[in-house]
Amino acid sequence: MAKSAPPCRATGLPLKPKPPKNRSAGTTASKRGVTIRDIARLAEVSIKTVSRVMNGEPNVREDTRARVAAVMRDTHYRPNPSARNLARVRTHNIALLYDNPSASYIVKLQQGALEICREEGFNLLIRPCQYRNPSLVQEITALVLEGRIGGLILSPPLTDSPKLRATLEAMDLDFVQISPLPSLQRSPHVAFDDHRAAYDVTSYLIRLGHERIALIKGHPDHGCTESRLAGYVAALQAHRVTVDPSLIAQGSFSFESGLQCGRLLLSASPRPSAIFACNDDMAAGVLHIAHSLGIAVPGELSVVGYDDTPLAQQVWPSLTTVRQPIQDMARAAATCLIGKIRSRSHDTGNQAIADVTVDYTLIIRDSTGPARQT
Amino acid sequence: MAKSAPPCRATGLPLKPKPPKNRSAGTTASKRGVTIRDIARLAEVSIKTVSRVMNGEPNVREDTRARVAAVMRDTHYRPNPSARNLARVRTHNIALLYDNPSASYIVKLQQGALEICREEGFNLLIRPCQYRNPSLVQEITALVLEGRIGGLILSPPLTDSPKLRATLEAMDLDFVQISPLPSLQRSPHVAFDDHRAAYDVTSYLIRLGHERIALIKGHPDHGCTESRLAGYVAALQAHRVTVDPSLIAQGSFSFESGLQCGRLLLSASPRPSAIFACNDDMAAGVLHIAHSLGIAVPGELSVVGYDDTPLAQQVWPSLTTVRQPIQDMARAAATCLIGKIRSRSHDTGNQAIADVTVDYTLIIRDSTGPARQT
DNA sequence: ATGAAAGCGCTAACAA
DNA sequence: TTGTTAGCGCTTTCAT
Repeated sequence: MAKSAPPCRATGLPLKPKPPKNRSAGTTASKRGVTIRDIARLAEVSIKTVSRVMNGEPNVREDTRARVAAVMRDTHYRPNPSARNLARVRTHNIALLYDNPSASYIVKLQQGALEICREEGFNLLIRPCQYRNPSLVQEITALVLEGRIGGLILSPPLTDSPKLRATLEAMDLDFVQISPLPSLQRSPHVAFDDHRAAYDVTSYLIRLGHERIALIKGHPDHGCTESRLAGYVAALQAHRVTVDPSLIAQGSFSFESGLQCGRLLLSASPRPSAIFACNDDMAAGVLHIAHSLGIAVPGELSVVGYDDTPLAQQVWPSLTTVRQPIQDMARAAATCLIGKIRSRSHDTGNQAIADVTVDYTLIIRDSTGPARQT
Repeated sequence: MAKSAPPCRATGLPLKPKPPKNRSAGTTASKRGVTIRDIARLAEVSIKTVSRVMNGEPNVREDTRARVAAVMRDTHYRPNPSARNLARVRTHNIALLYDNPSASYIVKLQQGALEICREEGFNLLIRPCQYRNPSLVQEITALVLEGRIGGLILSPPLTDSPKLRATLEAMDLDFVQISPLPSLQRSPHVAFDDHRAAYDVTSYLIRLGHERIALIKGHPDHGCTESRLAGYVAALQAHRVTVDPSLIAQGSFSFESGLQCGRLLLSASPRPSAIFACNDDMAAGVLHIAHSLGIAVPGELSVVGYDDTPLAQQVWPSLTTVRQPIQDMARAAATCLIGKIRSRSHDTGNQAIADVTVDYTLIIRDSTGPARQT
């Protein structure tokens, strides 16, 4: 409870040359926690040396380092993040930006990033956004200027906004993108080869004997929509199957849009024997419609989704789908971003900061089967 | 670029009495953003007055306040959160703790809390936990001691750990709980009346003519599991329907457990004509099994879920279910918590800090229908 | 109603 | 290799 003596002020001169700073009295701190000064005192070094040990900086004798580390461990010392952020040029906060309707996608993204942040001592700010929001760029700018953010992880479709990317680059802010296999860009990215995945899905359906294979495209804001379409078309052409535009529907990644596109496609005559929906929600919509129309899956209609969300297993029949290792991608993105930030602070400026491309898996379940012979 | 002259040290006395602080040179700050000092200079007041305005403290003349506010607006001033947290006794960080398998639940929780935090200028830390983890309490303690957290939002089932609650109370830390209608507890909570909801669901099924109504319970760690069971039993008794223990299965909120319990219940003879699963995932499992057994829903079997996740609409047929306003609950919890924290700092200590109980909605969809006459 | 000065706990730029 | 000293931008305490 005892507070320090009232500070003196007066004519402008300090009255008492040194009002003895009486914090961290005696034992280890009581309420507010252990501070760097406590560690310094206990380890009999200066606070700067403690700081060096904390940050893994060079120029500390091994035994000194060990001693300090031991004290830190014993006292359960935890550096105060606010103090570090305040003192540092670049904070150790990174933000994860997303605009995605899929809760499971978001949560996986968060988990991956969170794991790395925890390991590396960074804070993660989550930030739902709206791609279409005209003030998006401004909001992000504000966020950064607020001094809270040392780097950004961009997830689709935000990665597809050239304006946003340009702004971030202009601000000299580190960021990494989680994106479809990219055209050449300056910031690092974790990429996923949507083209190849869509190609493989389509080829798989062709191998099952399907020829009338419909596609429900994703939301036009998303770059992956183009890639998947291209993969689909490429596969058809490679196998000399005619590309029929009436078999291509424009979805928006929502269950509702799957319902609508499904209804549309299944009312055609002859109707498609397989439908490849660009995510699981839309595929579930197709399944829903097929049930209500009494169309047997996979007997009369094969359905494929994309993402391998929990939903894919939960609908009936379970969906054949493409699994993206979203959590790994987020992990890679976070690692990469933190590496970039660190390398700015000369830290241990070694981190390999390279682009990453991850692999997918085609998960085959009950919703696909051989084409019925005509 | 110009940095201040090298600091002097020496015999212990400052050589230069006052090396002129040359920050915020001339115009508004360039890179690191506008600081409180810029505002003070521009508004021709002291930084303390600016601080008063920022924090809505009293004792500022209206015109002064207006002038300062105007400058803040014009300069797009954003106070640095790290600096505030460092200087403050209690930080403006709050953490949202959860251990929940449902992504959509998590995301709704986050959104609600995030909205309020943004409005109120708080930061939200998200924190996935594991209820069963023996070091849970220790982890949370560390989080708090790290000096990062001014308060906590606890969501189920973490609310059901007396040890955790006790620890938090002992630490004198503000927290609010999102929980089933609670036994009397000391910390405030946002409650949901699971008992009544389960009662109403069961009554609804009875009204449809069902008599053999099975229940798939939730995870035993969750307090709501008990409440829902009690509501179910109460409704049966109120309507003079026999409570048959063989119709009560122990699930765990997972789709898998729904599958298993569903298989079990549907293999009984005579089998139940309705199954009330304590969440949508398990209900989806029941649907899945029913399909594969060729049991028509709702013709031969009615199914009810709980939570109204997106899944409830996406399966076929769509699930009758109970909607909890999770996002509102999170909003209420955050508001309440922030009120508590504020009231400590004498701020504008008025906030009504009351418990809240929210209402649910029974959403009737295609998965339920009248009992088939025997 | 307003302001001056002392920190909050840490990093950064030097000096030794 | 280690230590000293200024701040980072804000809140707080006390004086006016």
